[in-house]
Amino acid sequence: MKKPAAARARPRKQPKQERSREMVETILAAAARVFVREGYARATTNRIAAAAGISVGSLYQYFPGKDAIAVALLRRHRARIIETVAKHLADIDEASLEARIRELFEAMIEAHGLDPGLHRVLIENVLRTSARAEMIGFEDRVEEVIVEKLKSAAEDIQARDLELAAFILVRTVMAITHAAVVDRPEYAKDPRLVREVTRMIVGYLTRAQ
Amino acid sequence: MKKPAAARARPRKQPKQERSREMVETILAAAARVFVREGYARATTNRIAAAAGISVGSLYQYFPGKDAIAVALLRRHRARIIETVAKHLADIDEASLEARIRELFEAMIEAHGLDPGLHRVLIENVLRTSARAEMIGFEDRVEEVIVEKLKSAAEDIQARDLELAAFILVRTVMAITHAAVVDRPEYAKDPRLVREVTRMIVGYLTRAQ
Amino acid sequence: MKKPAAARARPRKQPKQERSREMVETILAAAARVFVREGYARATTNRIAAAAGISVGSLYQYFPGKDAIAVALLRRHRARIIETVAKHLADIDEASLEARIRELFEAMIEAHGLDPGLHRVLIENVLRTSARAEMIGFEDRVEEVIVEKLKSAAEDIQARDLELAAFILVRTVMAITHAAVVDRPEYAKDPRLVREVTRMIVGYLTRAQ
Amino acid sequence: MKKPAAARARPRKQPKQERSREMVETILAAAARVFVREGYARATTNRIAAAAGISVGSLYQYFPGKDAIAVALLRRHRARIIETVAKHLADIDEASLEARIRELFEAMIEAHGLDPGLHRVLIENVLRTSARAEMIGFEDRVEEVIVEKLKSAAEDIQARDLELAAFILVRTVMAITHAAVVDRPEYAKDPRLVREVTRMIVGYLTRAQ
DNA sequence: AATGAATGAGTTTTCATTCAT
DNA sequence: GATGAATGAAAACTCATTCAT
Repeated sequence: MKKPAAARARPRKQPKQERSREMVETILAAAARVFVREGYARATTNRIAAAAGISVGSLYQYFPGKDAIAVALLRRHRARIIETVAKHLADIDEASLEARIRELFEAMIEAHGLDPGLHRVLIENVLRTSARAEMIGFEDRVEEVIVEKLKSAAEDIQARDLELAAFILVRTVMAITHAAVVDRPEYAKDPRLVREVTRMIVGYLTRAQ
Repeated sequence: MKKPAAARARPRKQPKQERSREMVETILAAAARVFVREGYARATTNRIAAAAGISVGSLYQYFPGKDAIAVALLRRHRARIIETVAKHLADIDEASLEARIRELFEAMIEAHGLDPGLHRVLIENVLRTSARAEMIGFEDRVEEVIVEKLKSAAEDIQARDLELAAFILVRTVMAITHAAVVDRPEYAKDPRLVREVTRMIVGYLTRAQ
Repeated sequence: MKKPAAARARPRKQPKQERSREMVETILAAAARVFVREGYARATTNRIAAAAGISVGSLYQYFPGKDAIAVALLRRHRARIIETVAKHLADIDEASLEARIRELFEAMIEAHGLDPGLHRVLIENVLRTSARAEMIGFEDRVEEVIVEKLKSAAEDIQARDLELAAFILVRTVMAITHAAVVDRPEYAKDPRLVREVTRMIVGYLTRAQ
Repeated sequence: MKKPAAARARPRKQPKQERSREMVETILAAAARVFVREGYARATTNRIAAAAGISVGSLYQYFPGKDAIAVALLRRHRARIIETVAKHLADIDEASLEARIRELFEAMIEAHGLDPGLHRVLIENVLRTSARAEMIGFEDRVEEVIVEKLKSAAEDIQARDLELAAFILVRTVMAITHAAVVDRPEYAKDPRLVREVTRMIVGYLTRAQ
């Protein structure tokens, strides 16, 4: 019996007890594995439950459906990225622009490296969900953070349009991070990638047009 | 009732008649719309047929299944991109590096602009398909083409590792193209985006580290 | 996958084609059998489909769920009763009060005799449905019809409160009809039952208090 | 997981302790509410337990299953009616026929008034139970009691067939009681209803055909 | 004895695919 | 060829019942 799609995106109960929290963790971990291994469409609730070593019933005790699990996973993944970015940028206000960019890029690689591929599987499928509003605009928010940082270093920066610069910067870093982690693991660990991308971006920001 | 997955990825018939070709076009166009609007999982064959204004039966006359439609769409999308890239690069061997990069970038935006978001929806789902082998490595091949071009312009280029440079270049261009088309339509038409990205890449390629 | 309860009570498609109408009939007939034989709770959609000799899928082509079938069945049953009552009362305006009551009672027995037991199984379960509003008040409407008829024969009638008299009359006739058909088939065919009940009611209506 | 149906109809323990008895009462009261409000199918053990303010586990301490609760409820309801009828008829052997009928009717309304609608919800569902044999024929037994009473007042009664008269009498009283309590609460308290029905029945019984 | 999380068989429901017309 | 009703395997979801705490 399906519920109206709108009702299906939030966890059924807030895990207050320790056991509940563990259960939620177990389910999310299993779901992440199944989503990545099988793809979204083939990831059935029964398969997820089996992978988690629990019964379907238990799964439904905590999540009203497959979409809700995907949403939770995506939310978590993004929170982790935002957190990582913020942490790395926080204490580098004195650092050189180059150091900042490098830090940022490394932070992104680290954050994505935690579950390569997962984000990609989720994003398109979750976007059809009622959680859409919450999920889109993630990059936008990262951009806003970056714009702030750029402003505080404005004297070094020659790019006239900071918003546009932030857009290019964020998307470039994210894309290359993602591509490296997913398609070229050898690059993800290669210091040359970080060096080159940093060089490209710093060059772009500091040189007049 | 479902066929073995292996049997499902090739068009049932080569549309030789004109009417057939039109039908195939109609179906693919409708499928593209539905895949983007509803997501892969929610895109049922019945919905696609309805969107195409035909019956399910007719749809199966031309495609052996849902996956085959997705594969055809992805194949087409990629062919269009490769073609565009090749066309734009072919006759500009005399042009300046900057002109080449700008051309390439503009070509990418044009190619993607035709069905923003489609590629992304398809890629993860088609990857579970027997067409997998054909589909993966698309960016790799684009990169190879680019590496060739870079080599023929090697005297202008300071980047020591052309493979790495090509990786960065291709992914950056693709990502920003995509992001602009999907998330920031106003940028997709803004000449400043092209100018800035071109500047960034040219700067990166021509300046010593 | 369940739909919101509110959406589940109407037929999915109006049977326009002949084949569709037959399908609906087949399903309703099978459902009636299963509801009576197994009880509402044990009457699963799969069992109903099997009894109808069709697949579950086909059942869902015509009805969005079990409740909708029950509603359709109840609606039909009631329509048949109303129709029967109306028909029998229409052309007897000249008849004696006694003849009218007898006619009415016989009509009720005939109408109920068509699916003894079905009404009883359905009524309580359908009443929890969104069709509730439509379903309750059925007896009320019958009462209104009866009140009209009583008024047109008012000179013979001593009962002062016609509404109350109609209430008593309708419920008595319905209950005895039902009880006879369901619990005492031998009475349902026994002319003495009709005679006695008619005598009771006519006596009640014509004698002063 | 489900137990064989046969094992599910008797209370697990005879509540000897006071607290147990209270618990049973609480559960039955809650179940009655839930059965009436939600219908048998939607009345889950969890909902009943919640309505009773206890845990499912505790519920199963006292009843082996949902059916057993329904059976207990029905048994109780019927016992109450039989008891009421017997009590009211016992000490009125000297009373007039009219007084007896009025008493009976009033007793019925009182007995039903305690849980309007409950009997109806239960009857069809309990009938699928192993308690079936016990439950059917309830009205029959009430009729037998009535027949006895009618016989002891036979001199006043003109109806030739006492069995038929008892059938009509019992069903009429039950139906009108039920209808009044469930559909027309204002009538349930209206002395005119009692007066009129009594008049109808007494008239029927005492007047020759 | 009470609790309520966990279980999983049993139902409901969907949707890719076929096939009679 | 086109059509769309029918199919039924597979997925989603529920809920009576158990059992560790």
